[in-house]
Amino acid sequence: MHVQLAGRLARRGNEPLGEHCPIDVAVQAVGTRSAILLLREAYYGATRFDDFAARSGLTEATTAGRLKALVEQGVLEKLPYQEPGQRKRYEYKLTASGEALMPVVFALAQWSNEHQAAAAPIKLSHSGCDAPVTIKAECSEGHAVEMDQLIVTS
Amino acid sequence: MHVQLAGRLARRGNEPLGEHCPIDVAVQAVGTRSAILLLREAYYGATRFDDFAARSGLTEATTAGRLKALVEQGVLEKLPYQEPGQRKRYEYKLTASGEALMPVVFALAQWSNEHQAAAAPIKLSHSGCDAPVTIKAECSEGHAVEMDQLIVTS
DNA sequence: CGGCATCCTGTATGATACTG
DNA sequence: CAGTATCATACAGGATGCCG
Repeated sequence: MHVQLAGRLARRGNEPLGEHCPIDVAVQAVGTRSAILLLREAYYGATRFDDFAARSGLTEATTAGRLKALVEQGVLEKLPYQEPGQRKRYEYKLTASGEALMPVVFALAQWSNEHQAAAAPIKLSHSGCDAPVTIKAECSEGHAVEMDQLIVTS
Repeated sequence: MHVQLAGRLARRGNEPLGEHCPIDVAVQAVGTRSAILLLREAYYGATRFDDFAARSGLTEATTAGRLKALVEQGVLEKLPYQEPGQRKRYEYKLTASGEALMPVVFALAQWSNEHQAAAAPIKLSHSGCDAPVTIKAECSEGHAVEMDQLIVTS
């Protein structure tokens, strides 16, 4: 397949892309509200069960089930740790796979910021220079890639 | 709120962010498999009902319901058009809001490409220079922003 | 503190058939 | 071509309570 988005080349044929399409795979893996909200809290610094549950606003049952699923998928790691003189606890830490979902989550935020009146916008900025941050498509030559310049090949 | 991701500053307090969090708003608006798959097909060039249904693999009923919802949300526009000598048809076109979701959809693809074995990777490239394209966080000064350099303020 | 079990509701989606 | 109608299934998620 070879498609230029919003460009001259459109997809040909009407076969469904099927279950191996990476977009579909990702949606089926982490496309639930609970997964996204728990990832949000992981980015915001949560590592313990009770923090995940309280900050996400999900019930404990939902939190428990989704955290377990995210661990099984390799998005989070469950690690026992013990502070000196304290009892044993567990922490959930982002794996490289979980960190790689960051653009997804903040691209959702960016979209609501600009296109959903119901949202209370958040601001993203760069700790190095304080400049505002956006999630965008960019090529390895450093060009910002707009939709009509993006070519998809499979 | 002021949070530096994976950095020193973590979120304080355990209040749930609530329903106005832009991430939550976006998930509730377009966080279904059918919405994402139909957006995928819109980016790939679909404009007509039957194309959306056949290429997404969704049933006609699901396609009809989700297209209607996306139109009501302002993500797609339903426009009547008539080619000379042909009968009246309808086309679904992406609005600015729908185009703004592109980074979300391709960030999902990018994640599966790299972290989900079940996915058949797709390649993104820039029509201008053929260089590979990624979805990433970048500040207005042109710096790529890694997770530990991203500050969130609300 | 960090969960799991149970029950219940709403909704997303599929399958199938039918209509203008 | 562009849907609608009906039926059935699966799962997400809330509410509540229990447990080590």
